[in-house]
Amino acid sequence: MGTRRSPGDAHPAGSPAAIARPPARARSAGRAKSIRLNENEIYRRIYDAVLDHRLQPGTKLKEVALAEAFGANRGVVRKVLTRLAYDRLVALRPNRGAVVAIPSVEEGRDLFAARRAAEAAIVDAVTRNIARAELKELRVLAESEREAYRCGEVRKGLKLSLKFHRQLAAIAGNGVLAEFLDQLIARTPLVVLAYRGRGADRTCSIDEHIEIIDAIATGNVAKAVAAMTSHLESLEGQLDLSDDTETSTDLVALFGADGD
Amino acid sequence: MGTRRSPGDAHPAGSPAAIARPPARARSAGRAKSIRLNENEIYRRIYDAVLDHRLQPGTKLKEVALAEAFGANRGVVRKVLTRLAYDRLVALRPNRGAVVAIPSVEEGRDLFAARRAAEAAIVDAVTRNIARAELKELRVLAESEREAYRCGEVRKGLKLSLKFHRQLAAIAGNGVLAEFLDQLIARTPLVVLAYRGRGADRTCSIDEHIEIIDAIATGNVAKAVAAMTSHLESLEGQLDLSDDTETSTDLVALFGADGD
DNA sequence: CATGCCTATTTTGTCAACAATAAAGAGATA
DNA sequence: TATCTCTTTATTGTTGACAAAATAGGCATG
Repeated sequence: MGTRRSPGDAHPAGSPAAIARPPARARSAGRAKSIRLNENEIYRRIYDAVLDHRLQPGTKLKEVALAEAFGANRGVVRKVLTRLAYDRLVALRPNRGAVVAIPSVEEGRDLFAARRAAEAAIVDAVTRNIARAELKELRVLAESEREAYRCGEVRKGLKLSLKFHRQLAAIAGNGVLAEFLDQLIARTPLVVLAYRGRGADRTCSIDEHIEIIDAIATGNVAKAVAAMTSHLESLEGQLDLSDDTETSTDLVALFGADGD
Repeated sequence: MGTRRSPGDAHPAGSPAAIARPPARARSAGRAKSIRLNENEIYRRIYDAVLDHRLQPGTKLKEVALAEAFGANRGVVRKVLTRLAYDRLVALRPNRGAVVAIPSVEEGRDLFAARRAAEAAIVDAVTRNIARAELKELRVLAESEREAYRCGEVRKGLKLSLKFHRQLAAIAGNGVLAEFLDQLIARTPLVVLAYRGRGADRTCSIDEHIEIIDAIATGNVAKAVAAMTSHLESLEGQLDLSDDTETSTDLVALFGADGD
């Protein structure tokens, strides 16, 4: 647990004010705090902030601060935090407030394993049933993703990358699975952020998306599933999910060795 | 506080009071309303009531009635209903309150497809890694399930049946997947209740559980997965999930024929 | 100088009154 | 008698005040 910022210094990049406003545009000259957002908008703002890596894992989310930033009531903020907790994007510790979730290594591994299972099923269904038009749409999507990365717009590329996976789920036509995958997708960036290894070379994934599309186009189910599986494995492989039991490793390893 | 239930009539089987008390035991002579349950207990009560088929789909869940039944605050009940809505066990219609969810046929089909995907992954992992002791536990569980059904204790048998699936998920060791399956399992009884066909012959599933265990024991992954898949398919097959578009069919069919 | 205790402040959790909305019912009119 | 509108009632949604809990800082003590 390295030196954490003590309370009361310049906004540590992820402060309420930074979350309240959308990425960076359309800010009226004066103070931007009289926005008055409703519950769903607040939810979406924080949700996006996590996906965009604008909120670091562990950041404390105080109710009054958020309420002021969003020009909303504390109860509303509270409800939003509850929803986000259900999504596992924030952790809600009783009487101690909410923080942006810090996924454990095990959770990270489980998450990717779950994605493999879910997306394998999705690709399976997609390969069997996809229409020409849908295939075309996928290609367009992958192309704009590649384009974004080529132009250096990493954030946009990342967003399109997520959209690619969501789109596949939509084509598969199983609402329950799609919703589940949505949750997994939302949690993935947190894991990536917390455990990214040295060579976090996200751009390579674009070619893999195209490979997946090609495999789907052949109609070969096994091949398509394999393409998706290896894509996810390559993604996970870029992370450092070894058993380093995160922060308090030393103490735990020293004293907590007996069973548990 | 003395006379609740002003619109006087007999409890319509599924009334707040019937949910408030656990199935049937330990009721003090007098009135059973001064129980004072906390949020989690209330959640569990309603959750169990849905799993036990003690709450029919479509039943309205009024906040004050529940609050009185549980001896709790309306705000607490509200929070519980929100959680249940997230689980898709109740539907929350804005300004119109909460009802026990009525899953659509499509949702039912999607649910079973999702279960096939999730449980296939689980059985796969289990077959590769299971320890002898865990295998033994599974057999014991399946045996008590069979015993329950043999004695005519359907409700207990059903509960043990759910536990069997949960236990498998636990052995697989993937928390994320286990949690997802938990949600699916919780929703399944609602689908069964809403769409069970004529021959709702639940007892047959016990033998299938044992078949699954045997297949796992052989170590043959493909065989074990196939056993689970066919188990779920047989379960789904007992339901009537044809496209009868539920209640308001006639009107929709008559007037809504122009492409959605 | 480090450690444990106590107080002050911040932050979360609970509740009950008030407001807004939808449902139900009565009455009028054609 | 059916339908429309207006009034009444029942139910949900929101807000703000109060209570409880945890954190932080100071103070005494070894």
